[in-house]
Amino acid sequence: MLDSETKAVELPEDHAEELRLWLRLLTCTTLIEGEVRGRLRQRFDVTLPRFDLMAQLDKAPDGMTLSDVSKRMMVSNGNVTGLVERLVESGHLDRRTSETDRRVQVIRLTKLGRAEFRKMAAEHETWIADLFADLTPKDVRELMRLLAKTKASAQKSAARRRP
Amino acid sequence: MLDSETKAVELPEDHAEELRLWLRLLTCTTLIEGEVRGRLRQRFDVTLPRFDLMAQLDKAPDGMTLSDVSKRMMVSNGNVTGLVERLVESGHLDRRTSETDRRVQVIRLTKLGRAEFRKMAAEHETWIADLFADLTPKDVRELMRLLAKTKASAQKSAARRRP
DNA sequence: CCGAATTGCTTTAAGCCTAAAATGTTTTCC
DNA sequence: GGAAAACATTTTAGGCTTAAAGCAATTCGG
Repeated sequence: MLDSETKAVELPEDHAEELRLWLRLLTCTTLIEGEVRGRLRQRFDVTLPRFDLMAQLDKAPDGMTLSDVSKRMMVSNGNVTGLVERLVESGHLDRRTSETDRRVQVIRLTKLGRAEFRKMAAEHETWIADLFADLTPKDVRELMRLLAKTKASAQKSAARRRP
Repeated sequence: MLDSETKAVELPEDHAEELRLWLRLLTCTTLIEGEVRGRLRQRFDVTLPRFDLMAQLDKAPDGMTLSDVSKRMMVSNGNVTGLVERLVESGHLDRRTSETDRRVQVIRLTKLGRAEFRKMAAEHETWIADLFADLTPKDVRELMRLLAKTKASAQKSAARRRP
């Protein structure tokens, strides 16, 4: 007889459903992301990462540090450095060194940056609404719930591997 | 009085829920994708795009054209060109010009490519299972259903804009 | 205090990605 | 047959992205 531990190792389980779910999740995201990227470029000549960064800053009137941004956007530190550089260059962002900690850079939207972001965001919201138009309010609620559960599960799994 | 059409234009609707749903969808995907990317790199020293390309080819024993790959992976043509170049270089892919149409390049996994992919895929499947471990079979079914609906909705919206 | 970690950011090297233009090939349709 | 359209791929220019190494500033523990 096999105990449950041995069994788990020796009998390869079937995870085809989870795999299909992952591929479908990825497809949905890629599809919507591509659509949003294209519309941002066509309508406003702006890239998605820049829009995302401005969206983070719009929610933080007092500014954010680069680390904050990096964590929120779930991208690497070095990535943020370059992104910020270009947005400062174009006059959308203001960047200054913290007075209490000279390692820290605090960035904010400039007046121009905020104004342009608000215009883009208003239109962006209608695109998203249109992309999800066929979902009922109930579908939306249910998806929210299941994705929250998915996120928690994935975070737990990630933490298990890298504690 | 306003008719329904005028109303739709003049009264800005609230799409905050859809927006939150989109952000959550994106967060989930980014989280899982990053985890998979990291594990592929650590365990097999391979990038996610290369793994994805090999996965497509593994399902097509007779090979695929670059256009097929590009459509399936939902990435640009030029992107595939470079990706394939590097995988041919490393001996994982075989590429030949179609004999019936000299515009077309047909690519296949080599024996090495297939063997390495199969090893990676087996492990990859367990990672996905672990990342989704807290979802019940019912959750998985329900998510599949709702994401299928989401995909259809997004495709319809994309087609509306770009017929 | 003061050396050792830690933290915040930048740099580097390599690769990924896109849109648009360019190249060569095949098909279409007069 | 031959011009025009369509097609498959590559090239180009620019930007995004990461992991890892490096640099400066701060904090921590003895």
